[in-house]
Amino acid sequence: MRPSDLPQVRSLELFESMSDSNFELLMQAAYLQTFPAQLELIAEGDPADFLYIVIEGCVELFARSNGGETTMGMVRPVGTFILAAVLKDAVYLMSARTCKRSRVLMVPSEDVRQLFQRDEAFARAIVVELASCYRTVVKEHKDLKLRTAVERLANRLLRYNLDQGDTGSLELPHGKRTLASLLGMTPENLSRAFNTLKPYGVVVRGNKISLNDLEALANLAKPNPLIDDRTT
Amino acid sequence: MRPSDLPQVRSLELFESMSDSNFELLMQAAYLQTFPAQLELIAEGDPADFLYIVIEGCVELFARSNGGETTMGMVRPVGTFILAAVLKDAVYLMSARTCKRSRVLMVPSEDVRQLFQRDEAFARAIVVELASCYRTVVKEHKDLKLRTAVERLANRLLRYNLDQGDTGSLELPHGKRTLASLLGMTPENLSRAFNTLKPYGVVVRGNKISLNDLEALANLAKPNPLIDDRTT
DNA sequence: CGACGATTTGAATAGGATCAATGGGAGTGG
DNA sequence: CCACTCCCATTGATCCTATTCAAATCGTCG
Repeated sequence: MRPSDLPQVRSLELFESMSDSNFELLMQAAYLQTFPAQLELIAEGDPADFLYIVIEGCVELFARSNGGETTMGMVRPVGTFILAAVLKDAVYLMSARTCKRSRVLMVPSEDVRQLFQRDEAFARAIVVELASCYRTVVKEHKDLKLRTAVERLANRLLRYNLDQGDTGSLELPHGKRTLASLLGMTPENLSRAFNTLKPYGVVVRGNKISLNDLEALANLAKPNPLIDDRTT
Repeated sequence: MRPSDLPQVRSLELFESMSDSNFELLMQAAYLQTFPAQLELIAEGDPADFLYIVIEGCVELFARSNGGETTMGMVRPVGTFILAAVLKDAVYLMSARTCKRSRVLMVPSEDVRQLFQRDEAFARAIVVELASCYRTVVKEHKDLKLRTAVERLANRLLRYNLDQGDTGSLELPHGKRTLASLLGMTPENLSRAFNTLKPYGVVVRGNKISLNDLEALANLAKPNPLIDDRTT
């Protein structure tokens, strides 16, 4: 465990209010590992042995059923995943793989649960974190059920644009293949959706996107804070 | 607040481990009301003023965007809804309406949050409840992204069958209109999906369904515990 | 330069949605 | 008790969206 990573982890809302001694206890039990790209860290159905924290790189959460596979979310530094499974001492509902070479902190779930029992502040922080996770999935579910593929893409572009400083030009944070799966469509359909958005000022060059008519795009997308806001 | 309802509420996992005095405090601040059918209790976007607990009847959670509307879930006695919004002191992400005449307990969210700060056992119970809610939505999201409409219906029927004693005959717990919306399809499409399932032994008479070839149906549905199980 | 993977494009198909019309109870009022 | 009405569900026809399969193109990396 490299000491220089601790402040980052410590500053996570999840660990912020925890006592120093308890935090150190947790970190001493944890493993920091570096994984190559495209390595499957966990598979859905496995018992939740660890809580994962992405320190560096990027991790894709995905799910399989029958032949299919779909991306459920992306975790970037510094973020945790599969907290709920750890707390319930249940099996993972999602699989996870690295998108690129990544450093990941693995905290044995037994330790997380013990500390959850002993550290009141930690328990409360977990509530806040879980509530946020829950609301995020609800928003994604609404997005999928209430919008067409083109609308989902348009809103996603608007969101990336805001995340990246509202300059009207943005960079896709993941490959188009992944983006398509995240938005619940095929890569071919994503490509066509981009074409559909061309009249609305959306220009694509690789993973760089220019939004040249934000008004028109927003008019089509009809962004809804109760779906698109990641803050509330 | 009718005293005869208290044991039910008390026995909710959420309140079970709470001290008697704190539970009474919470209940004294609460309102028990009876609402007629089809009454909108809350609208998404409203500040979360109350935590709701369904004592009797049935409540539909739904969401709107643009012209559309979709059912997000059904809450039956005794169950709570919109806990996450209350804890985060945020706006509701979902609207709620009664399906039929219902008795609903409304706990001021300020009281819930205060008790959450003061009562450690309550805070822990909330974690478990939230983790369950989270996993439920994740499963629904997987269901929607990884399965066709017919598969979703088939699996839903198998689930209802198990819920109702695995007798091979079941009753739809909600109207077909609602079921369709819950499954993410139109009523017309649901009707056609039932027809598609006829060769698999699915016989529909009103809201009574017979599953006469469970093996064939399961073979088509390919149920997956990581999607369909409500217990884990 | 060549090879590979990712993206795009095209054509055909399938899955769902929409619109319109019909059928079928449940409840109401005569 | 029956006729009427209304709402829900079903059916049919059509349209639109999205998937699939196939092929071409682009870009990157060795």
